Amino acid sequence: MAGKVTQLALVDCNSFYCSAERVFRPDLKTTPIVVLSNNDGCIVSRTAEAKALGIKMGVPWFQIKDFAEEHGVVAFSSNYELYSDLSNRVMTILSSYSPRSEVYSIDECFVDLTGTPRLRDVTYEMHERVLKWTGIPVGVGVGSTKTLAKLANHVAKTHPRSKGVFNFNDLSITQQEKLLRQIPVDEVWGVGRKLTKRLVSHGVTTAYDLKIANTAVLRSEFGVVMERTQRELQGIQCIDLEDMQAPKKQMLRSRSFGKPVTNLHVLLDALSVFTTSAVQALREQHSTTSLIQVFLMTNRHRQDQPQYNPSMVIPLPTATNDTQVVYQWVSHLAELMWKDGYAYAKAGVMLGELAPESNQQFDLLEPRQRSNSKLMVAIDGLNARFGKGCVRVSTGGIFSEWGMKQQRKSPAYTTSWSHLPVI
DNA sequence: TCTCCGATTAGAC
DNA sequence: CTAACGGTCTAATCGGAGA
Repeated sequence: MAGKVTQLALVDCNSFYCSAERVFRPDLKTTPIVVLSNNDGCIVSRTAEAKALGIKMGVPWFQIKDFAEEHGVVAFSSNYELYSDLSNRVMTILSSYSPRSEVYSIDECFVDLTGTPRLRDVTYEMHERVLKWTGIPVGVGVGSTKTLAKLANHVAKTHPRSKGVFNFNDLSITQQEKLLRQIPVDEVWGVGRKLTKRLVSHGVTTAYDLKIANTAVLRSEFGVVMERTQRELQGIQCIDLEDMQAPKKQMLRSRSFGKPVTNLHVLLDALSVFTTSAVQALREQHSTTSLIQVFLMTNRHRQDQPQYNPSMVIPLPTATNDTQVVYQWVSHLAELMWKDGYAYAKAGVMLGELAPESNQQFDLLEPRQRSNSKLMVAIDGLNARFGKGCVRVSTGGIFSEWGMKQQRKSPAYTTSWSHLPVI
């Protein structure tokens, strides 16, 4: 057993949101597709065909709409119910391959395949099975660390000969070096735009350069994160597989409005929806909050209009996960910050200082808050059974003015999808 | 001088 | 017709305030 090579797979869905839309639209099999962010703002997913047209990630849709439509690109508003349903199916399949796996994001999963017999066959089988059972194409990259698995996944997706599967551990030392020399440093996990610029100015342009850079210099110039990345490239595990999902340390709900908000009641309506969602998520992970922040923002892209971006934080004497208690503070802060004469483009509620429910501390000087936990449990139950939003707090979203712009959303396939038998 | 804290930065997806 | 540029989350780092 000792010295056995770690075989860590990273499975990543190809153009996940686009692929999810395609599952229910086989007629678009070869059509360029893009999926847009909230409010139909930016490109957040694109198929290979859309990439081939030169459509870049993150570009505002309005800037390329005409070009895209001329080239037959089909655009969808994002449909998160659909994507999370499909994601769950993919993750269920993948986690059946190992007792140790980590759902890293909606479209990515690390799977520890160390010691798996006939590993090569198994990785190809994963690739085929996910496609066959869900309709979602994936890439499988294997390496001895998370960073190398990520890099291998990149190779699996970009190198046509890999057929969607690539194991970095199958290479000889010489082959590994040759490969890493071909990979630009910005493809390395944890190296973003800013760091790429600085690394290049130090002569580090490829993954290989980073791997063999002077560790002490790297550490002092770029910090501990970069040092970890380097170690990972060298095959030394620094980033562990996180089997258990850790509870979130903060909950944020914010949204840009479909059109500017100029009325306090409409703002409060939006904030009540954000609060409800954030506090429900809080209860789902059995946490409480004792720090509430509310912020409002005008449209920073409109320099011709007056700008106002207030934010207020309030520490609570007693931790809570009661929607009504939180909303009382949220609305209070919002009313304090509200000023007429501004066109608000976005707002948000952030809950901080999250702590486990069980550890609840009571402030001896404050009157003990009446616990509404039974009411909250009942509300969560009703909303789960009869649909989200069936029981609301405050106005809870009855105003439609602030809602998202979503002109291109695909139908609710998931409604019927959820009635299908589980594979 | 050290420590703590909030704000800022950078990254992932 | 015009205007139109995402949302959540974590961790490290920086700089000032207070001990």
